[in-house]
Amino acid sequence: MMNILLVEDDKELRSSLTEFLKSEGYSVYGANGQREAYSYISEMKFDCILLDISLGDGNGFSICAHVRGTSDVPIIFLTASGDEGSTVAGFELGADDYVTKPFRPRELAARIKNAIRKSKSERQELSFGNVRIDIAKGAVFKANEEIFLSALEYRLLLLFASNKGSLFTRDRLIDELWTVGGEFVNDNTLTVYIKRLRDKIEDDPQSPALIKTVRGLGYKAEEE
Amino acid sequence: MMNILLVEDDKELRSSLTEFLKSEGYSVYGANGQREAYSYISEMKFDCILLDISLGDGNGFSICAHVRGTSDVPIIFLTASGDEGSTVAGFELGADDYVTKPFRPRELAARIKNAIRKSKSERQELSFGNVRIDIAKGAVFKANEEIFLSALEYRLLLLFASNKGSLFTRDRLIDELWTVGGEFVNDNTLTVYIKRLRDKIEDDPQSPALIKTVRGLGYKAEEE
DNA sequence: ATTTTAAATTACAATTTTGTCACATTTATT
DNA sequence: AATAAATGTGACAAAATTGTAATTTAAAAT
Repeated sequence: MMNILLVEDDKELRSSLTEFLKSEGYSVYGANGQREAYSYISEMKFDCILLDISLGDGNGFSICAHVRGTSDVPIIFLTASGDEGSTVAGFELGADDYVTKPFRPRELAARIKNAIRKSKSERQELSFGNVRIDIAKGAVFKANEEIFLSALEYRLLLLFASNKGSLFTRDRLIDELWTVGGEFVNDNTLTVYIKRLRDKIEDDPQSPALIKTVRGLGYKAEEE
Repeated sequence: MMNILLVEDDKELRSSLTEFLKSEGYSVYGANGQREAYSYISEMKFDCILLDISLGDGNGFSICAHVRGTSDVPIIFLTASGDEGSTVAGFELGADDYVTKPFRPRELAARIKNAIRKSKSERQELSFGNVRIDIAKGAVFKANEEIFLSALEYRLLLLFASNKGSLFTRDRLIDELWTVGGEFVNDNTLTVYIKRLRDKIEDDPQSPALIKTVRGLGYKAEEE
């Protein structure tokens, strides 16, 4: 059950929106201003916050800034029609989206759904063939079995997996992985690490499908 | 210089939007339909793509799905006013945002700016005191000097740094780091790893400021 | 076909990581 | 103050990582 905080001082709008969002399956908590909003925020966690910009006490911007100090919860501004400048300002403060009054409830619902989906999906994962990298945990899985990479193998893999399709020269790779204070490693070291990584992630390390050799130039992460 | 691809079959709207976006400082490439869009997409990289949903040939959805196969470039849909259902469908396909015609150019500009900002800022970094974690590279810096953590130390650090303020029980931590197939490690192993991590990341490991002990319960990552 | 060059492979020593133990220190309780 | 419980520390062996060298294989150029 998703919790939504609706901060809106127009009582009429607040109750009609609450009704509508409840019918969409959300738990909706209505606050008529900054004071009430803060007391809700300190009490519980929300999955999305809807902020009217102009409120009786305080304003949406300061609430937004306050919330952003401690949380990444999606924030959607409800702006009055004429108020174009504030949209930019809202984004600067870390808002995720905004809708302009008067808006169609269905549109608001779509934006809420999208904002929540995005915030939840920020569970950082990269995929690379049948290899999956959970970068938020630093763990790597091949065909859903965890495989254990050394620190350098992991960094090499991240480099390829987050730049699928690009060619990396050997120099570039050595730079990224080894060059710390202008010290150099044996040129073959990279070759050996490529092999070690291939042995762990490729289905058939003899004929690599993920990390391709581009003779004379370097290596390339294959696009799926 | 940011490149924007505008896919819109209404010639009038296409050219006026192009003018406006150029005045906002973007390089704008106009495509009148799917065919032209694909030829642009195969040729160059864009920072943002604006898609009209209904086109002469093909439609915005299929372009969106096609692009999402290979890229995370922000996509904004331009939808006709009556067409509410498609907004939800668009988000499902991985769109980042949409605007409803007729829209104000300033609003579109704000949304473009926001979408690009977000996509660029997905340069994953976490900070934790004066420790900075570049999770896209798997590298850790303390006071801007790179420090080298072992695989387990890195995972332990990620766990704390991405859950600042939460308390982790010892059991929970052991679960997250060691439990693979129901095998257990010595209870003290965690304690030792906490020490090893503290030795590397804390300014004064004897009185830790980042990873606090909560006696009897576990450990807690301090909020800044 | 031969030569040259780039890359892959194997093997090895030095170093680091890893898990555990024994013991020390700190904190809470009696 | 004495005791018990929880956490911290230093040291150790086994295992893994790391960088290099020597050798083999594969691709390109002559």
